Order: sequence, then structure tokens, then C-alpha cells
Amino acid sequence: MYAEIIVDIAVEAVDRVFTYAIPEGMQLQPGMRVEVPFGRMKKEGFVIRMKETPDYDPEKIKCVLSAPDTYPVLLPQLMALAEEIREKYHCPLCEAIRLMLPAQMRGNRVKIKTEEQVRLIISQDLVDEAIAKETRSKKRKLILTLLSDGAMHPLEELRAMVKDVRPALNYLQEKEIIEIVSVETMRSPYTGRVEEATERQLTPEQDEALCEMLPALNRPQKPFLLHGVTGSGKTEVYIRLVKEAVRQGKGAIILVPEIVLTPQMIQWFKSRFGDTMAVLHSRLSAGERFDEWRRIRFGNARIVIGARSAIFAPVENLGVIIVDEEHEQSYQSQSFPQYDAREIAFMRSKREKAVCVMASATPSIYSYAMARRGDYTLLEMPHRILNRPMPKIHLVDMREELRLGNKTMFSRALQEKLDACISSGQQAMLFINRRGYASSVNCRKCGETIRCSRCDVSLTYHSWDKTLRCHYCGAIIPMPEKCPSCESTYIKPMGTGTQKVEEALNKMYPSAGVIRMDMDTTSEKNAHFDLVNQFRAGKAQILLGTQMIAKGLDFPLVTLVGAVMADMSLNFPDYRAAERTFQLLVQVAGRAGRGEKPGEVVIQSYQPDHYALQCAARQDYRSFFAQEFDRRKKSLYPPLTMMVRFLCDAREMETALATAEEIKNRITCRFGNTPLWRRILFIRSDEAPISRIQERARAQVLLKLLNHPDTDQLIAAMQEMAREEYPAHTVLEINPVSLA
DNA sequence: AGCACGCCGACT
DNA sequence: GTCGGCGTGCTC
Repeated sequence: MYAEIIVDIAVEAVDRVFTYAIPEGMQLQPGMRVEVPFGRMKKEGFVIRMKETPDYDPEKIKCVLSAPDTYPVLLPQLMALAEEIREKYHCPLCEAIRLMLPAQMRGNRVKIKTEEQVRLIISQDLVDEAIAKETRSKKRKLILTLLSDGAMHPLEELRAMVKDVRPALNYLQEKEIIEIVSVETMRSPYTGRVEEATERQLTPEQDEALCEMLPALNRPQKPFLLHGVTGSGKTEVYIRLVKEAVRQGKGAIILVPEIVLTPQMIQWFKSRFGDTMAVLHSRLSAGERFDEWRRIRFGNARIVIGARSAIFAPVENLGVIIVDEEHEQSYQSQSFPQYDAREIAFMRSKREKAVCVMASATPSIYSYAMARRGDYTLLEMPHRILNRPMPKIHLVDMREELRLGNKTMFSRALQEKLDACISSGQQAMLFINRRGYASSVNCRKCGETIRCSRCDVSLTYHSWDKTLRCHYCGAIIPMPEKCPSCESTYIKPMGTGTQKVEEALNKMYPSAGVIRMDMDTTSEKNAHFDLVNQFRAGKAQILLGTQMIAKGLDFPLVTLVGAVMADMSLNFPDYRAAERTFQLLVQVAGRAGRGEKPGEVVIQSYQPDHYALQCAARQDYRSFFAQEFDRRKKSLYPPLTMMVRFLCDAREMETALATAEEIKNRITCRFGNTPLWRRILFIRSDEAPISRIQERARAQVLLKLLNHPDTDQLIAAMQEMAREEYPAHTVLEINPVSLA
């Protein structure tokens, strides 16, 4: 017998199967991992298929060396999916396969944790006799009594019950009364009990959405886009759907944006599904990750909740895929291959006939467009559970405040409501999308802004240690006494950041307690979790923070939410600025009024007429979508087109620019006279918006491509181009998350 | 990826 | 005359 094998080398030149002979007695199946001789190297590979007769010179065929596992590490469905990924993202097959295996599995560095366990090896009826005979040692008597149930007992357990247990055990082992064996164990981060949560009555909206989705478990259907407002109870719908899948003997995958941000989601699922659930996210240790993977692979866990890469979990008989907060950018991988977990979810659900649900309170423009076109089935839940009202939203024009002499960062409206909220003992959340004390430090005399010496960005003042910090390279310098360019001492922090707001709040409400959550206060391991819990426990009345407090948190006592500078993200040089601002504001506003008391929201803005703010204030997704989609269509932006960018970085801007220019010219020469040229709507090479980061000059080639089946060839060609060597280091980005 | 094979410049 | 530069090309 022969096996066709993909060798684990990520290069196009070897991205094809090689035929190996299977030695006598070796049991191989497609999907298994093998070690093979390759050239004069020893390499890992994957069995793609078995063959009776080789189509390669049998004289030259070598033998498989070994198979490290006894089972296929790749399920057939996932092997097929890997092939599909190779085609779609133009990567070698082994790169696609790597996505599907826990990192430690490669390179044979798998350490399987073992635990010593003890049990009786004499028959049950001899035990009492043995216990009776143990008059010499109380310890041995106790051990035998503990073991008399015939079950395996972890050595640790005995150690806890009997001190200095080892000699006694050795004695009993020698007498062949007990045996001590090593048993493979799992390092499971979330072992635990099922605390049967009270089943909540579904609202008619939830029920209707669920009833639409359930039939898809048995009859393949288009993916669903579940558009449910904040607080509409999407999680409960997921749970019911998964429950039914489990009842039918199927498994489920639930994707969440960043698992550390949604501990609540895990709690909910854990309380319903207990140990049949596995959790996969970036903060697990290598060992934990591997064990969770094995629990899934061997069917001990059939429900998987995890971040982006969990879409590749080896769940057999997959019934449901849910993508929660579908609009989040974190579903797009930033490393090669640049897959999008939502696309993979779609591909996988189609292949495995699973129900696919994309859900959000603020669907991405892409998904809603798909739904409108009929590629997704749209389900809407426009009301909150328990007839709770949506929060009342006030949009405040900060220009008007200034005109009336209010120079503080809080409008009169926010100030009043904050006063009322604090004095009545309730909780408030304030959102400001910038960390640090101020946005920049400016010289009042020459107008100069203090910039990072290594990056092309302004430095941010941090008040607690009086430093200036670069948020791109992390550089820290002491706050200078005078302006670096004109030596004037009249330099001053401008604008507002979380630290400045914190300072103001502490002054205004000395006894209320303020918790600040941003990159600077959450860098330690459990800081995020701890701060959230402190606020939930009522240790402070005000939670202040950046993006990270905007999503997924559920504090029932919060009745007031303020967005201090709501339009900050609106002026980024990015075509998604409006979409991001809208999403952020709707999500932030959604934190208010999640408990019994209704919530209020104050959105402060200098551009209150902008449709992103207007629509957010009305919580009017449809209107926002209509206007944004129209704008994208007019300006030819995604999802109607594709943005592609080569990012070239080098020591000197000259080099970076030259490389960008060269790439642009090569594209022009190569495709200028072909029909594919018509798919390129726009090509330009120039400096990147942030022209220097960490002392590296940045230039770019920016392309806008028409969505068309044959655009794929262009992408493939560009991917190849990006791999070549240039004077400047070059990477290709497809629909990049940031255009900085 | 790694390594061999192969065709042109300065040295034991 | 050789030692060695790293440019193509192959690996079952």
C-alpha cells in the first residue's frame, strides 16, 4: 500500500502530494500525521489518501518512517475545507492544515500530562479480610478502606487524606494488593458543574427567530443574519438552538470576538452545558489548548466556544455555527493566510450542512448587504427582553456648549444626569476612545505638536508619571519643560483622554469611586476581569474606559452612559470610519438600562449632524445602512470593491517609496494590456498615512479592485509578487483592518 | 525549507 | 590550476 502525503513545508514548490510506501504493519488512514524522509531531511506530513498503485517510479519511492498518533488528527471534512482554503486564500495546503491543529502538535513537542492513580487489584471480597489483617499500620488500613470501592483514586487525593502516604503505598504495591498507574489527564481550564440555570420564557421575537432557524438543522439553508438590538436576548436564542442540536446528537461552534471580553457568554453556556463544552482562546496555555482540542477531537466536548481560530475545531457531526458580534474586526486574521472566520463559517456550514448564524446589534455593512441581496436570511429582533425600553439617547452639540461658555469636557446635559445618577446611588459608564491624559501636547507659541522621534505620530501625555508616550512604539520620554522647536515654555496638553476625564471625575465626585479601564490599567494578567468584577460588585459608581468597555458587558445597575467624544473615530483616514463610529456608539449606548431601571445615554459630539451620529442616536440601523451603503457605492468602496495594499517598510523613506513604485510599475506592466486591467479601479503608490513607525519608514501601494470572479487571479498574482525580495520589507494586505 | 548541482572570480 | 560565490531545481 502507498500513501499520498503533503509534506509540512510551506512553499508552493512542494505544495503537492508525494507518494510514500507504507511499511508492513503500519496502520495509516487519511488525515493521519506521519514522519517521512524528504530529500535528506526528516519532515512531518499528512496523509491525504491511500493508493494501491503508485503513479511515480516505484524505485524512487521511500517509506513512511512513523506515525506519531494512532488516530487521524484531521477529520475528512476539515481536510476538504483545507483544500478549499488553499484555493480561496492562495496558500499552500499545509498552511491551511496548520490552522486546524493546535500549535504544539507540530514538531512533536506534545507533552501529555499524566497523573498517578491507585486502585485495588485484589478481588472485592478479599478487601475486608485484608483490611482486618492490617493491624500493624493505621495508614495502610485507611488506604485500603479508601480504595475499597474498587475505583481509581488519584494519588493526590490519597496524599491529601494520609500524610506521608508513599511508603505505605509502596508496601501494598509490593504485596500486589494495589497497583499504581499513570493515566493521561486533561488540563481543562473550565471544568465544572452544570448549575441548571432557570429557563427563561422566550419573547415572541426570540421564539420566532428560533423557529426560523430550527428547521435548518435538518434541511440545509442559507446562513442567517440575526439582527437583534442590544439587550434583545440573542444569547438565549443561541442556547436554545445549540440545545436542540445537542438533542439531535450534533455539535456546535460559537465564535466570539475576544473571549476575555465575554466571560459572561462562557458563564451562560457553561451553566447550561457543563463539561460537554470546550473553550478555545488565546490566553490558554499551550497545554490547556491542546487538551481542549483533544476533548473536542475525541467527542468528550461537542460544544466549542472560542475566538477566531475555533472555527477549525474538530467537531464531528457539526449542527450549528454561531458568529456572535459578527461585525467585529477580530474575525479577520492579520497573519498569513489572511482568512476571515465568517467566510470559513459559511464554507464549513455549507460543507457540513450546519446551521450558520451571524448575529449582531450592528451588522457589518457586508453582511447586511448579503442579507438584502438574499444570500443570507435576515431575522430581526427589534425589541429588548421583558419589554425593557431602549435607552433614551440625547445627542449634544458641543459647539453649542462652547458658544454658551462651557469649556469643560462635560456638556450641561451630561453633567446634570451624572449628578442625578451619582446622588441617587446608581452606576454610570463613560466612554472615551482615547487613552492617556490628552491627545497631544502643543506649543502655544509656534504651534508645533510634540511628535515621537521614531514614529510619525504625536505623543500622548500621561499625567500620573508626567511622561509622554507613543501609542505606536511604546516609547516613553519625560514631559519636556520647553518646546523642542522654539524653546518656549508655553506648552500644554490639548484634547482629552481617559486620564484627564478620570481626574475631573475624581474632583467632581470624590466619594463615588471611579474605575478606569484602558490599555494602561489592564495590562496585568487578570486586571480586566478584576476591574469588571469590582464594578459589578458596586465598588465604584463610575466606570470609565476606552473601546474595551463598549461591548458585551452587562451591568444591570448602569442607568447612565456617556460618550464624551463620540466623533473621535469619525475622522480617521479610513473608509470604515463612519461604520466603526456608528457600531461603537450603538454598542456603548446598549450598556445602559439592562436592568430593571431604564437607561439614558448622552452622546457628545462636534459633528452632531453626521449621519453616523444621527442614526446612532436614533438607534436606527436601517437608515444608517442605507446611507453608508449608498456612500460606499458612490465612492466605490468595499463591499462593492476590494481594497488591497502592499505595505513596504524600510530604514529610509526613499527605499520604501522606491519599492512601492516598483511594485506599482510591475503591476501596471504585467496587467496593463490584459482584460484583468479592467478589474483595477484605482492604483496609487505613496507614503502610508502614518509614515514612520518604530524608526521604519512606511510606503504603500493602494489598489481598489472590482468584485468579480476573475479578480481572484489578480490577487493570486499579487500574493506571489509580495513574496519576492525587495529593497524594502513588503507585505500584502487584503481588505486591511486599518489603513494607517 | 534545505541541499545539491553548476557555472564564473581571486587565491592556497 | 583550485576554492567558493550563491542562482536554478529537486525532493516521493
